[in-house]
Amino acid sequence: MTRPTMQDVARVAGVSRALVSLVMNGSPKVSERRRQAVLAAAEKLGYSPHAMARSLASRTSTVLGVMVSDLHNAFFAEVVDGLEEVAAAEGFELIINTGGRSPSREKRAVTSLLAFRPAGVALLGPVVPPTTLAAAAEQAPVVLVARSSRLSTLDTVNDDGEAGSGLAVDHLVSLGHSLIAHLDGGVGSQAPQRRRGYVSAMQRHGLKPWVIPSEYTDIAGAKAVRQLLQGDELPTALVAANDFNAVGAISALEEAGLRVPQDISIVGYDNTSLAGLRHVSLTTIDQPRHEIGRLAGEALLQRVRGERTEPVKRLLHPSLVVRSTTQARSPE
Amino acid sequence: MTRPTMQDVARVAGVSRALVSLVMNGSPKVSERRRQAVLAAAEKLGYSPHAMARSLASRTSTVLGVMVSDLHNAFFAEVVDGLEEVAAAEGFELIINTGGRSPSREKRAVTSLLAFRPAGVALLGPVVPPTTLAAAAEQAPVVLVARSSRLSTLDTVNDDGEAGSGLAVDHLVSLGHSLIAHLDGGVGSQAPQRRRGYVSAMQRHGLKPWVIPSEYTDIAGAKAVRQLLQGDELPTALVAANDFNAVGAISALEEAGLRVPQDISIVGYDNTSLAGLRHVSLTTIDQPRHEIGRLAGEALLQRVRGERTEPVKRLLHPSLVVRSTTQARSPE
DNA sequence: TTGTAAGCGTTATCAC
DNA sequence: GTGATAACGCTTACAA
Repeated sequence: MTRPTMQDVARVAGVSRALVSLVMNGSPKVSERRRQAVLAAAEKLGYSPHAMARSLASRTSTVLGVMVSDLHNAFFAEVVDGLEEVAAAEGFELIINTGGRSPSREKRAVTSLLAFRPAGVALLGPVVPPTTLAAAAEQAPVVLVARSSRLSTLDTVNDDGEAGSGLAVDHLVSLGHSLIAHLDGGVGSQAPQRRRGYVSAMQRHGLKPWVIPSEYTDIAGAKAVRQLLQGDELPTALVAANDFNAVGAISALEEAGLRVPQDISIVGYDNTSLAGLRHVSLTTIDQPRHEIGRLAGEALLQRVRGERTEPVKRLLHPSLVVRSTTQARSPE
Repeated sequence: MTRPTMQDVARVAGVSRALVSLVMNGSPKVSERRRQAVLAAAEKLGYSPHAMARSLASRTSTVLGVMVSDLHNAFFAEVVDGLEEVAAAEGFELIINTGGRSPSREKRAVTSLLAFRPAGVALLGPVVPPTTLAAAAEQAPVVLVARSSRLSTLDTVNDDGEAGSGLAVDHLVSLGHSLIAHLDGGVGSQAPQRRRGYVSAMQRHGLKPWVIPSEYTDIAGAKAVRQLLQGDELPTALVAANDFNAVGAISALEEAGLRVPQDISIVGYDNTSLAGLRHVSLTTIDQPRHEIGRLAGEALLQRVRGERTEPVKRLLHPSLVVRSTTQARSPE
């Protein structure tokens, strides 16, 4: 399965290799006759340019490497959409790699991405240590998504998790709630920001924070609620760690005979496709995923083109999506 | 940002380029002293081999290209897991590309994957026309997942959608149902197979098929059910097009005051993470996604290594996952 | 407008 | 063991 090369095309078209190269790159200074001959020969042979040889010879790359820490997470898929949009508009293409949520595999993924000598690299939700990030940034322009870093050699684009939790609390307070608990995401990424945002919003409203340990899964959400139900007091509203956590919490509440939102209101986080299902219809916090991808792509390309060396740290504003799991606190 | 080359490493280590190459490839015939010197120099310079130059010079590739038609679909993420598993075990690495569910973008994605001259290519859920598939198969070994083709130049690995729907029908029949309708997936991939499987299973049981047009979304599922509720007669069980469709159907039923599964049983298809949520707990058909990925990887590597030229067309057996949306038909 | 020739960063084949 | 040297498929001055 040895594929035709420029040499073959040149021979068939009766021209030199260089001319074939010019045609393939759409140079204007090629006679129409030759151009047609070359194109015909290429077509006949099923020739298509060898990307690696091209980039090797030209010392440039039109490839942007993307490391996705978890392909199962639809969040990243939308970020990739945004990235791809700006990449395509600027003539770049994406190659994606995955880290499988393990630091060692992820490090390998980044190395192998770098081995292609891409013009730049976007790391989506990386879990590798800062030193690995710093090392990568020495090899190519790097932008981080869903991971913050104070390194001045790379850019970051993140959702403002503190602001997001704040929105959730504000919404619930405006509905008359004051006993508002937070299901904490534990070690999940962005969980600390979300907790901080919750705590400070509660304090801002003069309310007492109530943090319940949990995780980013529906199982954990259900478990946390069941424990909560053992206690003396029940909150009237819950700010869940994320959408999955919220859904788990809801099912545990319903099992216990409580109704959402009549007895208790719940706000999720992430606005995953799950939240939008009519069966779920979860009030939640939306991250501008597509926008995050676009901004990450733009930041990366600025560095790639050498237009900027100063780091850019973007924090995007999330927004509240009101659906059916929150309502005004019923009078006692 | 011009990165160090073998030449640089050789200079620093005080050896020739060739020796550096030997060290980088773990050749046994290098003295320990030199090896250490080279490794130290490489480390110091932050050198890492240039994948493209390497593959160009060696005329071999350790890259497997993967085109994922829809990154948002978690189904493919699990297939990729399986692929990655066998690829890693055999010393290959994956580069992923995405087609964004559009034939033209997908075709471009395949072309750009092929431009890297990968050892082989896996196309996950491609929507391009057969001629494009045939063309790709001329350029490199190709395996198709979630797409069938009779082309003898490529392998395919698919879920047996007919068998899957059959399982759903059998399950419902065993629960005493006989008025079983099918929400058809329309133009969705695999939808025809699922419909055929439903129809033939019904006939096998001596029951009358009842196909209701729908789509692979929760909105469509809800809509189909609402129309169904206008009619004179109601089925006692539903075989949905897929899980999303099933969830939409359930919410429409509940809106109408019907209970699932007391009044009507529902079986989904795909066993997405959604189905497993306790809040949903959907009885559904599971595809061996990971296994599909592994088998696709194995088939591809067999071709890559030239061990086989005969096409392999795999059809994998799905399985029934019983949860809470089906129950025995209540006596009239 | 077209051709020649010198790389690009590797690996591979030989000599030494 | 180690080091030249010729590919690999392409781009890109520079000549013609």
